[in-house]
Amino acid sequence: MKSTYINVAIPGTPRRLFTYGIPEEMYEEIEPGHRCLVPFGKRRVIGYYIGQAEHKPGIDIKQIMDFVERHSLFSRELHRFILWMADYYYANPADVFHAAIPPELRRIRKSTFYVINRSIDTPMDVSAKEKLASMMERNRIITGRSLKTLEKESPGITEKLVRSGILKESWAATPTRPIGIIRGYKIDDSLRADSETLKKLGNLKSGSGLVRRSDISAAGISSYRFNKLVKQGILTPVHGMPDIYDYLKARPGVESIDPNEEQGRAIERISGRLGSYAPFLLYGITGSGKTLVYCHIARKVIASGKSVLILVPEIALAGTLLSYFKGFFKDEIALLHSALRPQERVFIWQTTREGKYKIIIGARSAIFAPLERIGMIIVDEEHDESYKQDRPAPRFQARDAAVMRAKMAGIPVVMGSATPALESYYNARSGRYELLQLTRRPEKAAVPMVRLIDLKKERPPADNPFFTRTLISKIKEALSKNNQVILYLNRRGFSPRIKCLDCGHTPLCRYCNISLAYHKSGNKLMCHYCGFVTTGYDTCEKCKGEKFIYLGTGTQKIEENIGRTFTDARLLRLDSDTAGRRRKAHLILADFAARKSNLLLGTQMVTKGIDFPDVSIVGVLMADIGLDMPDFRAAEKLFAKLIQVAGRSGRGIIPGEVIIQTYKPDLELIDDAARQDYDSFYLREIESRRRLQYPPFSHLVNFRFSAKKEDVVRNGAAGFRERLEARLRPSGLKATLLGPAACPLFRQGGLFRRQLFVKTTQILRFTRLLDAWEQQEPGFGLPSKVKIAIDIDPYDMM
DNA sequence: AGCACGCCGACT
DNA sequence: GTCGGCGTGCTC
Repeated sequence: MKSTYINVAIPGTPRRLFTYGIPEEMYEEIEPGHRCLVPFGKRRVIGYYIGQAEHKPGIDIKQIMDFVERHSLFSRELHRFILWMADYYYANPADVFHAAIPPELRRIRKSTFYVINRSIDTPMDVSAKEKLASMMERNRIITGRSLKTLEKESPGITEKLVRSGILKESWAATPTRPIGIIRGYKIDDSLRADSETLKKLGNLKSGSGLVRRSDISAAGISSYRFNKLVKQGILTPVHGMPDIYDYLKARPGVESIDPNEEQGRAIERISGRLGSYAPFLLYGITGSGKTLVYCHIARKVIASGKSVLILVPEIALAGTLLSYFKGFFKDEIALLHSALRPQERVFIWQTTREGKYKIIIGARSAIFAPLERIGMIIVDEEHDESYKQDRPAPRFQARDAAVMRAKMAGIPVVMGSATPALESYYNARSGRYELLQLTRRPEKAAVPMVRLIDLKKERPPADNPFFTRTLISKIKEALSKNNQVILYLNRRGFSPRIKCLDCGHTPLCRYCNISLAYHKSGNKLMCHYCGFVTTGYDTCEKCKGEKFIYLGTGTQKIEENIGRTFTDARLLRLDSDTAGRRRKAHLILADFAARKSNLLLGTQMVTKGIDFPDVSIVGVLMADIGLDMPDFRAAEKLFAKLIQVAGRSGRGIIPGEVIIQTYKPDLELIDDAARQDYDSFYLREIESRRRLQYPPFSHLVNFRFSAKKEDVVRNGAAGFRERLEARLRPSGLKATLLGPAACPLFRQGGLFRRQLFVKTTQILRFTRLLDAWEQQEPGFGLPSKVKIAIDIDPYDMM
């Protein structure tokens, strides 16, 4: 048999290709991204076909075992996009392929064995033979698991049976037909069940005629009876879309809302570009009705016979958007949600490939949705940080990737935000994206009034450190009028640092303009970007104050204080603790919307786009917290949060008021936020980015090193920098290196961490240089104890 | 990511 | 003396 060679990428390994032999007749059938079962060390794993290979002398090349599926799982369009992503983000292509399919399909399904021949003439242990015979009598398929139990008494039996042609092993992971999700059971009452069971069933019948499995057992019908009823056809399973979001009601009458002039213009501009690549930035103030624009253009795309992919930061917080889309498109929507069960994921993924849905809505990994005919991509709240995936690999920015996917597919991409990412607004102003603006809130809803409270002048009482008297009285007033209140505390990512007690100033790095981290040992302040260290900081550089607060965490207390201060408050807390990693966030928000509570206290989750018409007060407890982050995006992130949270008030007919407590009322950023003036903020911030050559004027690359021992990472990272510089010099590539320095979270999971930032305008040339280097010197010549993670266009600076 | 190989502490 | 802890290295 003639054989040729192919390159295969393997998930979870270093970014390398492995060469395998493949029989000619299989090679003729191979497709881009085809999944192969290959021997890898002592295991067999799934690998992705990358291309033909040369014979590599000196390595014992193994043969591929089989295709996992008869065809590649990826369309040409998706395949090309995945390879682009692996290239741009310096990822292992197999990790990207893996990210693009449901987790269920990432594992080789436990081998099953088809019974080919029932006559066992293989010599073996008598009791094993009996057991096997009874298995084979009942089933045509024997699981690997039951064979394993046989192996215990009769080692090597599996191999013998396969070799003698009695069993055939199968690894197929993809079912050839969609797995239906059983939504419930239909009861047929033309019956042959005994009367008591029928009575129980009869009691279950509801208006819709669908009964859930759990209700059936709750009614006291045993699973034996249940199975019998199904067999008899009295209970018929009804398959369909998983319905975990059925509780989310379609907003009535959205279809008949007439777009205003601005919305109409946006709809017209976008629909004029259907069928070709056209990036749009839909910049609309909070409450200006971006969602209505999305729905109208989506309808036009659907009318042209194509489907729409919609990315949202988090499904659980996308209530408004979902209810609009449900109002427009009913059951043509597929929701890709983290709470889906594995089977449901596979089902949706497969039916999506078959072109069943017109609208796909999902978080960042939905960027890989296998839409059969993709007609447009919408990225809602495009500024949101959760579009960046840091872990696990592949690390990518889904909004940026969406632009690339749109470009490759030749379709429009619409990015919407009230506070566009600086990069996006820069692109819009420089003409790379078309800018569409919505400047008005509809009907009576007015832009909220914003009021700043200076925490230096109006000190909160000692027993209630987060509430000034003004805020307390405003909250009390709102609650007594039966209105609702949202309180926002940006307590995210506290790193140890100091703050002047008199003026609230936190010292910044003179080189990086980023807050310095406080290290108790040696009483020093340190920049985690460039490594700059200063000691003896005993007077505030701003006001000469001599007292500092040493900030850590400890904000749980607020909840207790609220109970004491506001006696008629019914409080809900929404943060990652109470929301339990996003699963329950939508329930908490639903409770608040249903007025089960009148006071919602939370972290950035409360800033997302949900409509609460009865909210009259939004309080920001300490607006400057976010600024103390060692992150060049700190200002942008804080500004966006303030605008977004302010936008939560005054959504209905009740006029809204926003109270921002801050140590820095004079800070231009805070002032801009109070005046809801994005443009002013943008112009200043973009200048600062230009001056420091931060994105969008350059690309950043973060190299993060970790190891068990501190000196091992230190030396490893320093050596890496030297070798990188040595390679950069002759290349003529312009790049600025910052660090390596300890990460703000300098110790995590028992590992010491350091990071090196590279700023460059030539990102593709830079990653190509890395690639060439790694080919030549695997692992970049780092000692094996030092782990390295490479993050292109990073968001996580910690 | 697994899986094996290898080099140090609690058992029969 | 061996079982097994997980640290480290390799997988075409």
